[in-house]
Amino acid sequence: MGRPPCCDKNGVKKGPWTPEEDIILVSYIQEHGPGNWRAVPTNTGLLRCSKSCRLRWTNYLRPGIKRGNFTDQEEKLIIRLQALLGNRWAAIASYLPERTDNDIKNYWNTHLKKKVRKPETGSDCPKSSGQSSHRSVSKGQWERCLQTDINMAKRALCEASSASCSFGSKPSTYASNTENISRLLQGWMKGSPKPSVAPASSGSGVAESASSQGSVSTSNCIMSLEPLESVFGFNDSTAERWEAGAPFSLLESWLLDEHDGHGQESFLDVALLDTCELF
DNA sequence: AACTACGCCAACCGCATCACC
DNA sequence: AGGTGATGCGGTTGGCGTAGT
Repeated sequence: MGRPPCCDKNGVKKGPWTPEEDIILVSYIQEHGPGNWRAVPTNTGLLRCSKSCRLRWTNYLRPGIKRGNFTDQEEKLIIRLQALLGNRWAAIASYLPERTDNDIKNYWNTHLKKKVRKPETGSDCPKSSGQSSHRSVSKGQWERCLQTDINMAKRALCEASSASCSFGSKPSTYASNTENISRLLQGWMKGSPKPSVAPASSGSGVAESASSQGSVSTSNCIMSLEPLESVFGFNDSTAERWEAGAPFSLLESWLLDEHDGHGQESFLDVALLDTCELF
């Protein structure tokens, strides 16, 4: 018995979001906060299903998202987390508050999967090391570890992103985000009237476009300029807090460790077992 | 210059899980 | 406790851009 679709397919727009739609969505969320996605299309008049709105917000419009240009450290972190957690992209993304699960998933599938497979000369491969470590732990134990790990990640995320994600208490975050989008759109409108995909596929998208100047008003809000750092709720100080206050010291130190994958297998085993013992 | 193949990424789909009644 | 709706998550796809021929 199939569940009814989240929206009737008739009259629901699909495909790339237009800047206008982005403005409407951001304005609405700025006013009401995220959540109750079901109500978003009806209240905004957007011809999108609730799911599409949520996805657009979480993967693109949400404040604090960094796009493109994964750093070496992020890369290593993803590789190790993937070895540890498997394809649990949401869990992995919770260790990288500036990245979305979709982004990480795409990056893994297009870049890292090959990269990891390439030096498949033996135990150095993080993937295989992860699998071997899985074998060394009983299934139940592994499941517990995983659950524990996800919980830790969630806590870390809360710690890390409290500045950028506490929507109710920090409306300025919304404003910043809207400014960001508006600048993007302004640039987009001033420039060549490209198809709607342009801002979304322009590499760093929102972040890059944030450098354009000026202010713009939307249907229900006026935006002004701010330095880039304040545009995103997530900045260096947040990162510092994350590093300083994260509650998963051993696992974290392993994940963020700079050494280049040597001795990963043993370390992973230790990390896994210790994590289990800790909680 | 035209065509083809491939890579990348935003967005969609469907199942799983959560939350509320 | 069970049913139902809302949301989360991971896999997959479609379309655009670009490199190669």
